[in-house]
Amino acid sequence: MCQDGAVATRTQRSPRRTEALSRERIVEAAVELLDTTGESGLTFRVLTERLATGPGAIYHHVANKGELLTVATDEIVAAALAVEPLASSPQDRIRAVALGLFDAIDAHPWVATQLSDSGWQATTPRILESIGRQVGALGVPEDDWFITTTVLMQYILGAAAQNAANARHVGPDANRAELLGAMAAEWAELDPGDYPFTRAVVGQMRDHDDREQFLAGIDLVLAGITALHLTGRQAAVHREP
Amino acid sequence: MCQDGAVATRTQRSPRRTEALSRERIVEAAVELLDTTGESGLTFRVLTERLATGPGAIYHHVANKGELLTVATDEIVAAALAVEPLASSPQDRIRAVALGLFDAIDAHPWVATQLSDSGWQATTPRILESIGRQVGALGVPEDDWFITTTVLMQYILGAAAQNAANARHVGPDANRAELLGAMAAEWAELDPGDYPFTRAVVGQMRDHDDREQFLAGIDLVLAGITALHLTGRQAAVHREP
DNA sequence: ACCTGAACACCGTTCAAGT
DNA sequence: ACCTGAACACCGTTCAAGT
Repeated sequence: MCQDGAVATRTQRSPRRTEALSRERIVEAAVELLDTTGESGLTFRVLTERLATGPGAIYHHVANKGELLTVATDEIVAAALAVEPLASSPQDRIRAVALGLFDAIDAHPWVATQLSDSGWQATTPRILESIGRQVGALGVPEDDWFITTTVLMQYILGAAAQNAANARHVGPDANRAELLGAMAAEWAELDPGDYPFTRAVVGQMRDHDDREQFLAGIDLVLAGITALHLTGRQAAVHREP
Repeated sequence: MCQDGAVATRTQRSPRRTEALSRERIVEAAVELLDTTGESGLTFRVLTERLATGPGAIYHHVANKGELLTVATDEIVAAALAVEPLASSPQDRIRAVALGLFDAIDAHPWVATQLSDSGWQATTPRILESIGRQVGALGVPEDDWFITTTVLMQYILGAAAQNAANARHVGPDANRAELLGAMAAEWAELDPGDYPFTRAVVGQMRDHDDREQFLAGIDLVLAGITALHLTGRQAAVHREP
């Protein structure tokens, strides 16, 4: 979908050897299956065959399919966040962390569904921590840490999920331009009376670049943080009484 | 739902029998099932029983389970967006639309998963259109319409999805304070060396109000829009070279 | 302790047959 | 055209039995 998803892949693949079954090997096989065949491709039957065992053996190391998915997701996210951003400004470090997550989810679209379904559980603290530190470094007052970081995280996951869904709908092989073209064609056929705005932005949607768009969104949120939490007063946006 | 209106014309012993099977009745039953028993509760077996037919009859009106979910989701979203916001400022109308979606997704948590998985397809244009009109009214230049509206939509769906996931994890009956308390307790047990930020915001997370938090996020994005797209210059946020 | 593999309950979907 | 319901292929999970 996006560019080269150069996310650290495991190199060593042990051939036929009857390496002892372990939690790690199971999760590794699950991730590989998810990446290559999608969410519906992860099956205890296939997993069993891949690992040359029976289902009972897998259940001896993992509680159930849900835990397997949770652990697999956590592993991907942890790897994506493990890269310490070197940029000098907190803003740029936030951009780096955000992009790292975006690319990881783009490379492993099934992670998006899993993260969306987990709420505040599981891997959420990892993400919160990584972004939150930069929010602190930004100079946001401590009382605003939680809202600020949460908004960033929710935008990142929302945008990444949407992007991943697009990628999932066409499969890893398909052409990006074709996909956008097909969608643009659909939008162009919407009733002009009901969808004037959508039709007006068809061109922008057809031509947009996912990563660029995502970064523009991050910049927008950062600008909002600056306006609302880094100046002395509650500027810019005001509500009706 | 309950057809209590027509009485004397026909003596019906069996509860709801008779009424002709239709796409509408099927979708209606599916929504009810999803709302009361969750995503895993929607089954062709149960649906079949509820509607007093065989599976074949349902497949005569609906292509498959996926279509059923898509249509059900579209119905909920359409209903949520049907309420025309009366607020006088575009900002307040955006808040109204956003809150309408948030509440709808909160009431029907399964909608979140469905929307996250749909990408730019299906009901996306509805949401884009509704928010986009207000973005236009805001005075955002046409070239920025797509990014601006997209960011708003992605934040809304991301936040609503996270909220829905939390709700889903405890069930409709459970106590909200208990849930947050339990999560706060979990966070408080994280390694202080690895999670200093997360531990620092435990209190804020325990005490936060979901809707208030969501609206604060909308305000933050609106402030970003104001800063980046409603002033003459590219202010506030600047990148490193 | 770790693994095997048949078996169980359940799922979405199909289809020949009825009206 | 619309519906019936048995049947099919497949799923996650269990468990008595083996080593």
